[in-house]
Formats: sequence, C-alpha cells, structure tokens
Amino acid sequence: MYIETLEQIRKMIKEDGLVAGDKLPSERELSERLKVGRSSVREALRALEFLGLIETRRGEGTYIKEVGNHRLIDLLGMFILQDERAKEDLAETKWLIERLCLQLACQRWTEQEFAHLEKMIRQKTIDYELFCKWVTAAAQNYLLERIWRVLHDFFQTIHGIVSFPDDFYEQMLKAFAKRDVAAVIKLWEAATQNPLSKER
Amino acid sequence: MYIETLEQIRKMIKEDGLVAGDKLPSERELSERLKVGRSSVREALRALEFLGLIETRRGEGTYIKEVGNHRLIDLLGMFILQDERAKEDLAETKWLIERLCLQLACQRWTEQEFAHLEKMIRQKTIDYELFCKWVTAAAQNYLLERIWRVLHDFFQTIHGIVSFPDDFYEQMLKAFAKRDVAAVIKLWEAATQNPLSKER
DNA sequence: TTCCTTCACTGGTCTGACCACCTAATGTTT
DNA sequence: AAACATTAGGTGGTCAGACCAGTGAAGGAA
Repeated sequence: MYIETLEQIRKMIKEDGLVAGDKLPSERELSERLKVGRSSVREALRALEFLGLIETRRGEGTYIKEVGNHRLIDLLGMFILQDERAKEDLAETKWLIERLCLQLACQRWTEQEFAHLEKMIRQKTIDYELFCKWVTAAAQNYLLERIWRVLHDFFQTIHGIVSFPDDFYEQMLKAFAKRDVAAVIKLWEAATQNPLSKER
Repeated sequence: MYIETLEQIRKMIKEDGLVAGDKLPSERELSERLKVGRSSVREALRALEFLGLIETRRGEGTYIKEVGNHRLIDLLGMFILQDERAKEDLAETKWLIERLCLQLACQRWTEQEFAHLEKMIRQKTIDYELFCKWVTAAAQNYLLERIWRVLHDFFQTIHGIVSFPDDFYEQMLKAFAKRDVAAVIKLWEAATQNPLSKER
C-alpha cells in the first residue's frame, strides 16, 4: 500500500513539476489528496527520506533533496559491517573502483575539469578526498560516482582518513595532461597499498 | 527517536542471539518492551525492511533475513533511473564491474569452483546470468558480488536478457584453466558490445 | 520602525480501533 | 483412529483522532 502511495507521490512531484528545494504538501494534505491514512503517507515519506530524496524539518515541512545517502549508509554500516572479511572486501572494492575511475577519467576529462584540477593542485588545496571526487566526476559516469561515494563514506567511518605525498598530485597532473593511462595507473599503484596483493 | 528504537532493536537482536531465520517479537511486544508507541516501532522495522535485513509476513510475524535488497533496488530505480543518460551509465558500469570480476576470478578460482563451471558448460546448462554469477562468486569479493547483483537486476528490468554463443563458454573455460587473464579479457571484449566505445 | 506576543500550521508520537491473514488448537465427521 | 472442518487468538496493515513541540508569519505594543 505504501508502495502505491510512493508511486502516487512520485507522480505528483512529476506532474506538479517540483524540483530540488521545493516544498511538498503537508502530510495531512497528502493524506487527504491520496485518500490514505496519514500513517501510510508517513511510511512512504520515511522511505523517501531513507533514499535521501527528501528532507523533513519539524515544524516547517518536507522538502525535496537531490543528493546524500548518509542516513542509509550509517544504518547499513551499523548492521552489516561487523565482521573482518566484509571490511577487507570494502577496502578492495573501493580500491578497484578508484582505479577504474582513474582510467576512465584519464580518457575523458574535459578542458574545464582539467583546469579545475590544476588549480586545486597549484593552490595546494587538494587532498585525497577532493582528488577522488574529481576523478570519479571526470570519469563521466554518475552511477560509478555514487557507488564510490557510498564506499568512501563506509570506509571513512571504519578506517579514517588517507593522504598522499605532495608530489603525487604534481606527477599525476603531468600524466593526466598526456592522457597517459599506463603512467596514471603506475603512479596510483605505487602510492596506494594494493589490497590485491594480500592473500585471500 | 526511531533511530534510537532501531539501535535498541539491534541490541536486542544481538543480546538474544537471534540469527537469520529467527522470528522477532511482535510489534506490540516490542512497543511494550521498548516503551515506545507501536507506530515508532513500525517505522524502525520498515527501515530494517528497506535495508533488506528483515522480512515481514502479514499474519505471521517478522523474521530476520540476511540478503536481498530487492525492495530498495526497485524504489531507487523507480526514482533515479528516469533519464536516458542514467541507463547508459548503468550499462557501462555493469560492463566494467563484470570485466573487473573476470580478472579477479581468473586469478582466484578454486579447484571446486572450476569444476562447477566445467560441469555447467559440459552439460550445457550455462547461460549469461549463471556465468556472471559464477564469475562474481569466484572473484571472492562478496561486496562486488552484491553490487553486480544490483546492477544486473536493474539492467534486466530495462533491457531484457543477454546471451552468448555456445563456443564462447568453451573458449572461456580454456582461458580460465590457464589463468590467462589477457585471453579472458580478450574473449570478453569480443563477445560483448563494449559500451566504452560509444562517444559520451 | 522595531520588538514581541500570538496563533495557525507542521512534523513527531501515542493510543485505540478495525481489517485481512495465518496458525494451531479444537471440534466434527467419516 | 484418522481425516477433515471450524474456530479463536495472534500478527502485520491501516486508519482516525489526539496531543506535543517546534516554526514562521501576522498582528499588536513599544
């Protein structure tokens, strides 16, 4: 039932042309318009909140969001990441996805994106997370970007923060400039602890 | 508040030593034990259901699960996979993950797993999905296996079923036997439409 | 104008009530 | 005694109504 409610809310959003930042009708009004109880509306909205698609503010209302899976991530992590093996899988998967995105980004970066990376490196505002964000964005695949984001959030809550030596970024920039995939990968594998080397 | 309830339910599961398949106390009993309203308990349980961690059966009760994100997947897909671009990203990501798993599987398959693959090919019971399932399992990374499963489910609802020529599996088996990663990838790229070839 | 009170509205929670459904104990028939 | 049918209690699903605790804007007081 709340699945159906969910579908109707989706329709309503589409028909009314609501976009990120807009306010949804109140729970009571939705309940009335959709001819279902307020509890059913609430369950549907809670679902959307989980997916990071809406944000509810007590006393104000419900607003459409566009990004952010944090809540979902925290909860999943709380229940799933309990054994050691899962953590190893996480580290390995994250590393593999990052290498994958590096290859794609090396082939696909645009002039604008390259300039942005160069600027960050010149101004020394770059760090591990910013670099990876740039890479996954430059890979031009939004789905991969989301997947990395999730893996990264998980990883950070478990392991904390990673960093690279300063000259790593300089060299990376040169390799990117030439779109030299082999050089990029070589630099990456040298700077990171390849989780694949571990015996399983 | 329901976050807190969630945490308490998690504790309860842990303390009572409940495992997959076990039955949770009823909503009314949880409501009483945790000193919160039944609606709050329901919201917490709904959250767990989303995460694929429990299963509720009307008239029976609530049971602990261990796998399966189906509901979450369906919902996310309903809201996110609306535009053409997202579908392309999906196809590309799925292809990349499969190639990644092929490489890992080629290095990591066990004797037992190899025998299983050989048997399926000899008996001609193999198909695209079974092959990919085998590959992602042989890659020995449960997280990647889950991610592939998700991508595959999405993909299938959009595009339908894929298949390979019969001799593909025979040749793949030979390459796997020699743990020849290059040959495996070559076969794979020849048999599939490389989504990377498309201009973005 | 500026400040403050007030009030309508919102999400958050609780309660009690049905409904549809399942299971298992109970009773009935053969 | 065995097979079947009935019933009663428990469970999740849904709803309506109530109250609480915040928010923000309208309206009044300084």
